[in-house]
Amino acid sequence: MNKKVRVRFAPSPTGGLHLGGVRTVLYNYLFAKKHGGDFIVRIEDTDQSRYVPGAEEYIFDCLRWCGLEPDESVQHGGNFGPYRQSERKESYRQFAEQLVDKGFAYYAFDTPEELDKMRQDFKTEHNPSPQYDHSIRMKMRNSLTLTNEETKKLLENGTKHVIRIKMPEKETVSFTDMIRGEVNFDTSTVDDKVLLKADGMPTYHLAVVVDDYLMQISHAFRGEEWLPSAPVHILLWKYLFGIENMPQWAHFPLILGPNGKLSKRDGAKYGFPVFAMNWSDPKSGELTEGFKEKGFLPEAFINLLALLGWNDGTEQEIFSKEELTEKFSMERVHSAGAKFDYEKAKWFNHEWIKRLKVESLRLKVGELLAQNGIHVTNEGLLDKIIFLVKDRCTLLTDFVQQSSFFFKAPDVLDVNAVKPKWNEAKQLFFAEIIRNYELTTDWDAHVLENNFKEIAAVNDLKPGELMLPFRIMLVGGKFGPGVFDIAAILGKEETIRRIHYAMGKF
RNA sequence: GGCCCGUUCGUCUAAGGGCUAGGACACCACCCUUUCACGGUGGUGAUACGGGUUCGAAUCCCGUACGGGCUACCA
Repeated sequence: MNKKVRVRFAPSPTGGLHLGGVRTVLYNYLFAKKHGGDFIVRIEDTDQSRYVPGAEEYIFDCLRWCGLEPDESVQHGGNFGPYRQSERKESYRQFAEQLVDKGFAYYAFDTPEELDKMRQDFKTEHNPSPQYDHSIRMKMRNSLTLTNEETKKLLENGTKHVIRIKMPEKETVSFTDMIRGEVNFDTSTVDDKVLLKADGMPTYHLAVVVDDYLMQISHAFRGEEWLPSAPVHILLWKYLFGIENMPQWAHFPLILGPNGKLSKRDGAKYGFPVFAMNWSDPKSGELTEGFKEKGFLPEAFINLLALLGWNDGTEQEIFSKEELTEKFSMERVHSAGAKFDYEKAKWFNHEWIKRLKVESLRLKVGELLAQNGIHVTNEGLLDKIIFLVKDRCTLLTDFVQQSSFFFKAPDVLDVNAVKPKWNEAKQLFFAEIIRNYELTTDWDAHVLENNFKEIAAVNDLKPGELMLPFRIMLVGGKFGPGVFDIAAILGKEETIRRIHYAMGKF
């Protein structure tokens, strides 16, 4: 009988949610949903010094925006709580002590200064960063080197101490990664990781294993940066809960920036966002722009992240969340890291804007215009405009430039585009256009275009030379949909008013 | 330094021993378009290197190089 699929995403509330983080959530979510399982979000907040207020709420905001809502979490409830590790503090100590009793771990009383000294003393050219491992541990102050009485006394006196795992000296541990296949480690090269810190909090190593067990996690997926600590976790499973109960693992490749590692910091440096949504650091007050605010659709954001390290083997590139859920498979996730390409990311967004129906864009475009001081009350009009301009919008924010002029006469006209070729004949032509349009009763794009061209022909002028000035008059610059479509939407009065105003400027 | 992971056009990738290594982004050219786009057609461009195994290797094996990650009482 198969265990129910239960996967978890375990962010630490220390800052914004970056690309790699969102992709990890996504793959976890897709895997869970594909197999009819649960998607759990657990907060890894055991390092209180790095806890950033607001980060937790921010993470859930991002998940909500992406449409990746958990089945269980701090915010969503569930039967395996608490979902915040700091609130589970008490349960970890007993497991750590259980390990000490069985001889798989030990108490260590070394002070930070002593650890520093050890790292200095044992540092050599061939070993620049000595580890607290089998070759060193017998030279340190811990329950392996002290007598039982000494240890007992120190503990009774409340001496600051940690619990470290005692890595076997010569053992090969291996597991089968769902993406990479069999991976082997030699325990002699792994150090005696701290499991329980001096403040009583567990480290990630202990917490992840205990919580995955208690929360009945069936599959555990995380970034490749965790691969080196896998042997510690494997041993903990073996010692504590039985290796046969260990979840199936997969380690995702890293998402790289233009120059290697994609760092959370200085997102502005790359010229593109690295966070899902705007993140303002409460300590520094620094604001880092997010994909949402940059003008990305969640549909596109998810789509582009999914394809960064996975594909279904066909040439399809545009997938809805439903399609991804149906087609996703861990076996088709790559093992190599992927460099993030912002140009391609924008292409995904453009494709989604083109594909999405006007109704799906209406709300977002309306909000965006409102933020720019344009409050649209006529929904039918907004729909018409969105339909007309959406093909030329790569980011949602492009809608502002592409549609503002429908509601507000341009503040500045690109007169330089017109002035050099402006002359008396053109002046007279537009004067006649005004008279003609004033008498037009059927205010329709085709009618306006026909009249425009007829008058041009009568005056022996090329329509092409007149359409650019006309565009500048209505729009202000060299952009936007067809001029006559614009005039049709603007209406008679406004169109004539803008021609009139602009003629005085050329 | 040690350990682990990786390596196909500039970028994301397809091809799991067998046709001229396919697609997408970007770039270039042309068509469409009297703006900018959309769209259409075509083009430039890759199996890191060296050895094996094989009739045959991008694909399997070994080595080298290069890249990345880890090497905290951070996750």
